[in-house]
Amino acid sequence: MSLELRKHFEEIEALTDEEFEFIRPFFKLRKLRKHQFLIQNGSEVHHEHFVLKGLLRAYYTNDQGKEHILQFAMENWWVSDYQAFFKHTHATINVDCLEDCEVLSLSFDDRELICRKIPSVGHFFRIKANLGYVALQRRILSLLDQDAKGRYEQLLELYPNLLQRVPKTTLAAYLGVSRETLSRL
Amino acid sequence: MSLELRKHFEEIEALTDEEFEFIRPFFKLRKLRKHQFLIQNGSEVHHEHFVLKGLLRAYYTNDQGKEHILQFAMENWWVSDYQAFFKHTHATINVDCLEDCEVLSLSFDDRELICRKIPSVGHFFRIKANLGYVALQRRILSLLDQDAKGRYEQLLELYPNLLQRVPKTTLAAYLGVSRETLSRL
DNA sequence: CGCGCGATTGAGTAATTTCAAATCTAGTGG
DNA sequence: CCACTAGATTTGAAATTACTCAATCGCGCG
Repeated sequence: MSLELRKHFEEIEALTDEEFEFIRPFFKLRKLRKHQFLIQNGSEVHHEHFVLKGLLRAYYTNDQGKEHILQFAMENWWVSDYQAFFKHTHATINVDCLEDCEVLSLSFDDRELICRKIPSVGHFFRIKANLGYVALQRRILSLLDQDAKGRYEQLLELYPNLLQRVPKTTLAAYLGVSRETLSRL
Repeated sequence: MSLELRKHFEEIEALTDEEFEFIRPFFKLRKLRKHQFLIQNGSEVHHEHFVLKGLLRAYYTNDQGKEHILQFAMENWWVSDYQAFFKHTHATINVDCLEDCEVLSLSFDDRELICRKIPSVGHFFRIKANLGYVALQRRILSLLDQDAKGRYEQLLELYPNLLQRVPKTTLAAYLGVSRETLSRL
């Protein structure tokens, strides 16, 4: 069960057995059922979560009740309300399960602890954040440069399996188009 | 001249004099004139740049010649083609000066070196990347949730001084609206 | 004065949204 | 096996938003 986590870390930076044994206990397994909330708007956010199994969405709901998906999170992805997590504020988004899920939850304090204690882990999270940053830049460019069709095609190219796992309505909420427009391709 | 840099680091994490003296020489001062390129599409990107003075833009130009601004960079901001910088690929965007500029340039290898050598610096860049990530998430939400007017107002609220420093045409290229639409407020 | 750049304005067009209705599909219980 | 239902998808038509193209205006500066 920890194998996936270790493999994930070591895609960036190798860890010794001792290092991994040290950090492993800070991750707490949580199992959630489809439709269950991992983070709810207004709550305090002390954890981020590594997805072992399943699929989640992090989404913002505006005044008119319209939902915008900030990110999906499938196996080997991380998810949280990162604004609230890093800035110690209350959640402004929801995170819930689109499928039954298993996640490994890591608290902010434990994260800082292991980053400072084990340089390789600090390195991992630094690189990970850098890669996340460029991924978001790509999405911004997609939103600025592409129309609905272009964005849809880019999404399918990037995550072909998403289409099999979520209804198109949900993809529309990620792309920033109405479900009707998406339906007309 | 290095005072700004040190102050910038220490907004996140304190450094000893020895630590700062160690990292300082890795930053090379570069002065650029308005309209000059810091990074050009197609080139290799070995550096990121800390802005001491001036204002730059990082922008993508699509097939039809339309420009989309990925980020502005004013005093105390960092700028590069981060996709190319982190992934060691060729630049896909341009970075040029909207005003005469002074930047401190740091190479990727030196960055990694000082991050590994001085944990506080690694910590700084990790936190910085995290904050950058949530800033981009906010921009994505803005693009998904707000119309042209809403995005313009949010931008003015966030960076009131930008309006004094760049023509509205340039703001339009950041917001993803035509200059005519922006002109109609 | 006249040039050049940026801002504005108008009119027509294209893309997308909204609202509404119809259709399809998978899962459930009889 | 079939009927029923909830969710998802599609389709239509009108309304809205923003874009494009074009012309005009305003201002600072050589």
